[in-house]
Amino acid sequence: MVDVAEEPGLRERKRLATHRAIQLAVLTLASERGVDKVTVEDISRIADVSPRTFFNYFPSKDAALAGDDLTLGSEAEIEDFVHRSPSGDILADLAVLLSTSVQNSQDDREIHHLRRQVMKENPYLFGMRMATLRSFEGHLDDVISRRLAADDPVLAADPIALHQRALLLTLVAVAALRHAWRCWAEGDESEPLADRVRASFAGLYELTLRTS
Amino acid sequence: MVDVAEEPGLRERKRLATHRAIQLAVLTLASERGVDKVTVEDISRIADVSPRTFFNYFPSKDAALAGDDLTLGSEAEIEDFVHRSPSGDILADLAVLLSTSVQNSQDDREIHHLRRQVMKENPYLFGMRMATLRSFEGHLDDVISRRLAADDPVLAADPIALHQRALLLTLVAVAALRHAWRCWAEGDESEPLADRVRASFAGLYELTLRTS
DNA sequence: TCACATTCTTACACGGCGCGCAAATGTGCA
DNA sequence: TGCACATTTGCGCGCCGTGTAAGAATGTGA
Repeated sequence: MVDVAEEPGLRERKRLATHRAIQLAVLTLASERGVDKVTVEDISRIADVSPRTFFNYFPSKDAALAGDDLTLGSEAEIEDFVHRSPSGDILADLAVLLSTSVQNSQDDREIHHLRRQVMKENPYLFGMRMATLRSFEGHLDDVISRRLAADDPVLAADPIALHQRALLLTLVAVAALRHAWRCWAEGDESEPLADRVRASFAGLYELTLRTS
Repeated sequence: MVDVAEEPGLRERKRLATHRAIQLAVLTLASERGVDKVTVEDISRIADVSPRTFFNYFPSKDAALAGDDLTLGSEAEIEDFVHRSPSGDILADLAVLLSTSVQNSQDDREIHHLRRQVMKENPYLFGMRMATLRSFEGHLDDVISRRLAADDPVLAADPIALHQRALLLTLVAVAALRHAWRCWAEGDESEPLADRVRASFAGLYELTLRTS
């Protein structure tokens, strides 16, 4: 769980394979016959596991559809973000942090594109995805709070003002992320998601200006 | 369904009473014993309806917990927003539109405060609430698109740019709404939700400036 | 006041979800 | 090989959400 190049071992490799097989199964079935007509039993049959095992890997059918939680970059990247005070432009730094985050956590390429396709045909999945983002939001909120506290000692002395400001930044950042996601899902196949994230953050700056 | 002062009639009054009784039941039980330990059967017993009737009023247990959909103000208020071009400051106009929207759609006072309390103890309900907001987002997206098209003929000629910009505005506005909600739920009992909405929108302006 | 149409409630049945539990099976390690 | 541990699986259970059809309540006309 800590090391990087430690030879996964058979056990871990099998776990990853099953994890992938389940996601592949649920996405394939969902794109074939529609999300609502897929049962856990079907998924398990395709993925070649027991229905009970399905729930050892995913807490719900929806979770398997929505995919894995987003992770917030490496420790180093987070620390870099927290202590990059002189820059001053938090949004710009957030754009960097989050674009690399989505870059890293796009698991399998095939799954990535399959999910994109299913989301395109079935927009309510964006809502699903939001549910999985709740823990991500919490994590992001913590990191942003630390950054704000490091930036401004005065603000750090006022916990509720700090908290409210961090929360607003978090929610706006997630809004930009959602925007990037949907534009990416609707748009051109070739454009990387990370590029869309940067573009959406750039769009934020134009909102508070008078409309040109 | 159209008129306003048309004497509701017994049928309609009973429907509203049942609607309210169910919400009251689910919120009371949830605050007493925790959200997870409430079954539809329990709710129905307290609300004095059959379990089947419960699902005639709400599509799911979660929906009853999350409460009714938000509505986006009256037709007149919407048209006013769409055609208030000279102002130029869309975010400010959105703040007005949405603060009056939340004002109008706070149903019962008792339910309002009960839900606030349950949300306070059970933060994951904010996620629930988001799910119910999906149709609201769609509606808001339409209205904002119309406003942008009215503001800027050049932008109106480029459908995808228009769409992307409207979507970003929508998601940011919803982010502000979410922020207002959570601050309102966590904070002082007395402050009206509408005031919190305005405050959160005001906070948006400070984000793209350098942190003071 | 009564009969009728309409709407709403209810009971029943059914498939699916999600989880606790314990037995069986597989893997890592000495 | 043999042991310790992790994982998979089958089974059972309670709950969710919906179709259906019968019955009760309500609105409406004469």
